[in-house]
Amino acid sequence: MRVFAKQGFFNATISRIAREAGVADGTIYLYFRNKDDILIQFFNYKAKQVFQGFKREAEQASDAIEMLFRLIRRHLEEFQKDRNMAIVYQSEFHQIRRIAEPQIREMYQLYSDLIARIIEQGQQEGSIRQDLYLGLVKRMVIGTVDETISTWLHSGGRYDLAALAQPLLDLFLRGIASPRAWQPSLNDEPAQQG
Amino acid sequence: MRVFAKQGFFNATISRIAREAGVADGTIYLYFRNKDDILIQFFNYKAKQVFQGFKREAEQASDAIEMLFRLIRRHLEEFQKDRNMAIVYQSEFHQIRRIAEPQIREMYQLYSDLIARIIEQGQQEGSIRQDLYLGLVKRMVIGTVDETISTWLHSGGRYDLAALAQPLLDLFLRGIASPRAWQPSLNDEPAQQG
Amino acid sequence: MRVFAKQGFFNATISRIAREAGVADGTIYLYFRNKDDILIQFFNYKAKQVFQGFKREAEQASDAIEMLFRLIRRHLEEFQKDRNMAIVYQSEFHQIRRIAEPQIREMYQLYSDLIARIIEQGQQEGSIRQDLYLGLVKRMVIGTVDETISTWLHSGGRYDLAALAQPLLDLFLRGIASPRAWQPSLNDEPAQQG
Amino acid sequence: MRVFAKQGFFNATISRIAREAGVADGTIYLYFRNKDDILIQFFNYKAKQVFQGFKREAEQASDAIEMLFRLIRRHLEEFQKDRNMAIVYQSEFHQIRRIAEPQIREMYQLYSDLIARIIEQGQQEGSIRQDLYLGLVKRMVIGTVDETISTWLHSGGRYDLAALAQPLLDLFLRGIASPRAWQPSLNDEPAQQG
DNA sequence: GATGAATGAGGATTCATTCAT
DNA sequence: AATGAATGAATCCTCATTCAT
Repeated sequence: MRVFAKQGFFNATISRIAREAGVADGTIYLYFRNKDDILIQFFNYKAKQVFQGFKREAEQASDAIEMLFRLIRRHLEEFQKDRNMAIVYQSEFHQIRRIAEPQIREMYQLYSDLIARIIEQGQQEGSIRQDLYLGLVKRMVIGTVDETISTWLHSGGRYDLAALAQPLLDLFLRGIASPRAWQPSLNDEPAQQG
Repeated sequence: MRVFAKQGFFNATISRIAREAGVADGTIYLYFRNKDDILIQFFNYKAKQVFQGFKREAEQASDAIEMLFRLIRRHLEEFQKDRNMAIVYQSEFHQIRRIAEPQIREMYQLYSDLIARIIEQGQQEGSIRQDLYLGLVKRMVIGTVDETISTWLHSGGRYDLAALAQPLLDLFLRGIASPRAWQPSLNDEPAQQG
Repeated sequence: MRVFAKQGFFNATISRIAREAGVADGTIYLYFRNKDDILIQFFNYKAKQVFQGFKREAEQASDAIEMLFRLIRRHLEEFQKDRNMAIVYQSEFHQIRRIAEPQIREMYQLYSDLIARIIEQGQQEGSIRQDLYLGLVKRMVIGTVDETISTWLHSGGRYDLAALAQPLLDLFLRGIASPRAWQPSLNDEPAQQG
Repeated sequence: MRVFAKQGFFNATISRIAREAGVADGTIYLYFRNKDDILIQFFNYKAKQVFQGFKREAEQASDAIEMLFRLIRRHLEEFQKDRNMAIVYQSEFHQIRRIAEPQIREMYQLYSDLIARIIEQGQQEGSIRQDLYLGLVKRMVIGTVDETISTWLHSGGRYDLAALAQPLLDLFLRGIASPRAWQPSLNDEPAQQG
């Protein structure tokens, strides 16, 4: 992962990976079928584990809002903890889809379902509003967290990423509009556009 | 772009690109310094143009909320219009950063500044709340729109992407919390962040 | 073929073949799909041509015995003319079967059918005896000629191979037994063995 | 030999051979110097033994014709009995020459000398005609038997190979020509060769 | 004696790039 | 300006062989 993070999947050579691992080139092939398989196994073990950790973390919360908070915080924490994983995950994600499609799909589903369940629970608890397009909420949470991690990585990872969980949650919950001015009038306004 | 979209940057060969363009391999090198330069020029011309279009679109609006709406809608529209660009942009973005870093950075800056100006104007107009971490708002908008495009691409692009602009805007403005239950009690929690 | 003849198919490297051909390694792949394909194309063009020459040669004869003679002589002549082909053909034949099975099978069939037709014609003409197991006759002709070529190759190819056509024909026609002593009595003799 | 027979010498791996033998890869090197040595030892022991068996078999006969018959029959029997040996011997023979040249040469000599002695004895006994090119007779016997085994192997070995000894012997002795028609007129043609 | 993990040299193949036409 | 045949560096991967256990 260190090599993939530094060079990117395609620019990384088996020789380089082997050297970094302190073994001979051929040794790599005792543990991985081929170059692709290094990514596939990474996603099958390490990354899947991380994503299952998200689920366990969320389930410790007592209400939906706290679940969402814990999910976001844990996500940021884990990626902050392992920068190489973060880089590979962020930078190679779409490339990886071509290679490790089933693994990626499974992880994405896991995450996506988790958000869906949290939102639905929040709606039952009355803390989350009913008139939501669930798919868009998922995309907002996933996209925003991803972008937050990306920005952090490109900044060189110098600030505390996990500390952004709280303000992100606030943003998701309250949105950006002024409570007085916009909340009520918005109901009819969008009808004019499009 | 068609070839990059279909095969990915690294798997695309100059031969394939030349064949798709109906010219000889060598001809490519009369217009591009090398393979990387194809991407660089793409971002320098086509993509930059698209992003400048976002700016012009936003500036036609009379208030910040409408500006944000127009930005999002135009973004979705443009990517819906040119799927190849969308795929290259979404799938190769992080890979491309290694190759066309300055071009990407410039475009990103353009977009980022546009959002910043919209938010600040909204705050002056009183439509956007004051207690926002501007950087996070940017990440939310960019990340969510990106993720929305990605999801659309992976679905095969069968539904109307631009139609999501309105519900996305609503989500950004109002957030996901129930107005009664959460708005007040959350006020003191995130007040610490700037 | 020169390289295959000298080193054998498996020990021959593309680099060596390219150097011998006076081109770069990559150039080989402009004309051959892969290493195997070099053999396959050789058999598809050059060798098939040679074998079809056998057929034309045989057809010029007026009777079966002369046909057989011409076939054998032409076979020896062609292999004598192109030692590299001879070596590759003799040494790599069985290896080649694994690679170019259809091509080999076709050529073998061609040759085999030719002998069959000659023998049958000879039987009609009365010059070849009727009580023959046709399959064995084919194997005798093919095997003996092959072995004759092999021996010639291993001797360094110093004597005139084609000159052996006449004595070989004699051997095939008359056998090795003394005419007086054995011809008649053999009919019942073999019954005792086995 | 089982592995060599199935995969060919060059495609066979030490790992595969070791697995088939039920030992570890390294163990192979306690008994064989290297991969080539497996072939060399095979020819030095097993194959040499088989060929010496031919000699003993032939020596049990009372006259030259029977000796020849026994040689051929034993040859076919042994190769029928051990298909793996047959395949390795037939398919890898020419490849093997590069590796186990001295061993092959020795065996070939053994066989060749045996035929020579049989023929010479037959000539003294009066059963074999005098005007023969001994070298060609050897090539005929060896080549034909080889080709017969090859054909049998490629047919899948479904018929009784050893049963072909008798018709082969008949073919060698009497040739293919009709006794009346050809025997006399041919007499003067090949008379020039020794 | 047996093991099998580790080695690393070697080779097939790809493909960005060049350049004579 | 356009071509496309030729190039050869670069890289993945295999597998015979070694050697510490």
